[in-house]
Amino acid sequence: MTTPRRRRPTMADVAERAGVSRTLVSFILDGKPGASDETRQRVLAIADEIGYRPDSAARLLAQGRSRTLGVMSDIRQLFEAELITHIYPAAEKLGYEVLLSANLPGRTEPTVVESLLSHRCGALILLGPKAGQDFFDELASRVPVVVACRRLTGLNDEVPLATVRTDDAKGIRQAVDYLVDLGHHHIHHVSGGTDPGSDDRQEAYCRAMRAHGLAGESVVIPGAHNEEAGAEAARTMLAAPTLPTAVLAGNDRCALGILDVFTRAGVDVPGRVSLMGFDDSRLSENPRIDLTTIHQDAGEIARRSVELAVSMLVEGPSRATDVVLEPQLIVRGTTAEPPR
Amino acid sequence: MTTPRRRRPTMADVAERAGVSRTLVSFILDGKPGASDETRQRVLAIADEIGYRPDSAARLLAQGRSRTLGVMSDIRQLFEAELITHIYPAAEKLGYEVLLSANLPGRTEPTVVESLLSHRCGALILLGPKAGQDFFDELASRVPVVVACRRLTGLNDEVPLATVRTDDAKGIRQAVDYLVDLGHHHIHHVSGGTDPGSDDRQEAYCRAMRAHGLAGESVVIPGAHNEEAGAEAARTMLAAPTLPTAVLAGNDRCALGILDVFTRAGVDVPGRVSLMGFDDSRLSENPRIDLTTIHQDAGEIARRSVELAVSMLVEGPSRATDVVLEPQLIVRGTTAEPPR
DNA sequence: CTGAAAGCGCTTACAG
DNA sequence: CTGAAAGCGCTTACAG
Repeated sequence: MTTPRRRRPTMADVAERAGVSRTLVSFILDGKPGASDETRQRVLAIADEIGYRPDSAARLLAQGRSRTLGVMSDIRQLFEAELITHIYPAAEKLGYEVLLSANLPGRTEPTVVESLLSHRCGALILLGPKAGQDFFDELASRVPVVVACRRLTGLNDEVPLATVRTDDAKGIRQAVDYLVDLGHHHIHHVSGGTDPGSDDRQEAYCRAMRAHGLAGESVVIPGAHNEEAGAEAARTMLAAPTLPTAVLAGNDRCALGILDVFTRAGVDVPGRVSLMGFDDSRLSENPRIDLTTIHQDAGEIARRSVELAVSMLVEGPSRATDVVLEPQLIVRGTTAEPPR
Repeated sequence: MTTPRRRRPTMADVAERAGVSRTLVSFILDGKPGASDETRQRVLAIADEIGYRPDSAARLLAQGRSRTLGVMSDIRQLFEAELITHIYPAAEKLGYEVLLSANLPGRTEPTVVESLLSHRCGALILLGPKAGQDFFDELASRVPVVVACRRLTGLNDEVPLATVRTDDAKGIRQAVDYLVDLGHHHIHHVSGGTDPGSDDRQEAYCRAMRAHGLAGESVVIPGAHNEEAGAEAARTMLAAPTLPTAVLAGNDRCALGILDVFTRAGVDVPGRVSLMGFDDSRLSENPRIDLTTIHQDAGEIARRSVELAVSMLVEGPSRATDVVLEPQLIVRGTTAEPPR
């Protein structure tokens, strides 16, 4: 159907023009030894001249497994976009390509994964996946998998499945400790529902409250890691007889939604209610937002994920690894002592 | 090097188990006619049973040009992430796959494009590219190209190059008209530098100021479409003897940076200075930000881009098309009458 | 230092 | 309704 375009040059074209075999061209382009310097120069010049570009599809097919890392991400999450910016250079440094595919409403995780796999990605990095444990086990039996920003329980030495994440529990513990230090007792938590890290954060919240003798004050409001869910949770809180003095949101975006509704409703933050997020995404530091939050190290998460993916790809399974990174409390303007 | 993993099933495996030829399996999997219903059922069942998945790399190689759309995006731009969420369903509807690759600092547009092309994308959609005109001409001679969110001058019928964009000039004109109506004369523009749409926006700003007899008041401060550039521009303005009464930023992110610095410096927005953005990205409507801005229709831009890409891919060149969408003024809380 | 040949997994005329 | 065969562009032992 396509109008025949100027056919793109192949290795065979280069070989013919240079009067050498395709094999040799392949070697030269690959930087392998086995050609005289003179031949090398000539072949390179010709390749350049006729505009030769390697064909990844053919290369992948011929090589079997590939030097390509497949990355699944919900690109609307600022924090994941940030991770990706760090994944590219880390992969390139190790000589790997990156293929991106987005999981979005209407594009489920299995769909994304199959797409990546069908393009022969040699290993997968999944950013904040929501699938069930079984999904990862099954997947890792087919290809090495690194799960970022989520804790998994089924890690073992049989299967190339690893995780890289921030210590969510510790981060939440820091947050609660900080709020309690300020004098807060009525601290509510808006959970992230099925979103990455939510379980740990919620559990850590309950445990921390208990540790402070505030078990009776624990209130978890179901939510998700986006603005709409935060807004909804804020409405729920506003409808209740009394407001808490502090709210610990599932993540920054959720906190933004809460801030939205509270602000519109005339609830002073932090005068009346203190608010905290989680992630420390780009917007948190804008002084109009100025959100107190827990910082995650995107660069480190990205680098470790890439390194693990490559190492499993090269060395095969038996690597059960759970990389846990330190969170960091970032105090900004949405938190203060409780009123009066 | 890779530890031999359970080899993934191929078409040949399916054919063998089913006792038919690979050709027939290919036909059946493709939904083409040419197999009895009974055979079809059996083959499908076997494929499913042994977990057969098509190999895109092999398919692409065999088919020549592909049913894959390559999308280049700076995923850190919220607005582009939004575009992508609409590109997937639009492509799927037409039976096309999408491959994503990110242009980022350290990963230039030519790099991204070559990567996409080497994976045999049949057409390219470039979101807000910054490259020079020549780059697109040369590229379009190799593959159909749709440029989104940027105006190009060199469109002709010879080469499959098309653009889809919002009428930037009109949007800026709306913004200036609105500010002038409010009573503003001292309106500064923070330009987007080399970022997409910047030239048109800047020129439209100058023209609109002139149309209102305010040519003498025109001030353009160089910037870019991100928070840092906005912050820098705000500092420049603060250092000048007098502040304008209104600022028209190159886009929303730039406006956020300006808001940041102004707020920290105690400049009341909109009491002392009115501020406008461009894009209407997700954060603009947060009441802490509450940014008056110009709305772009992400869904429509995405759909039109996909349709154009596919139509050029199928029908070949000769389609010089420039789709121009309507902008929309969104009045929120960062604009008001000038002080006193 | 160099080349002939097989193969990666699929598609697609062509021929029954 | 079904199959044998060539080919997509590359890599990679193997053999000089």
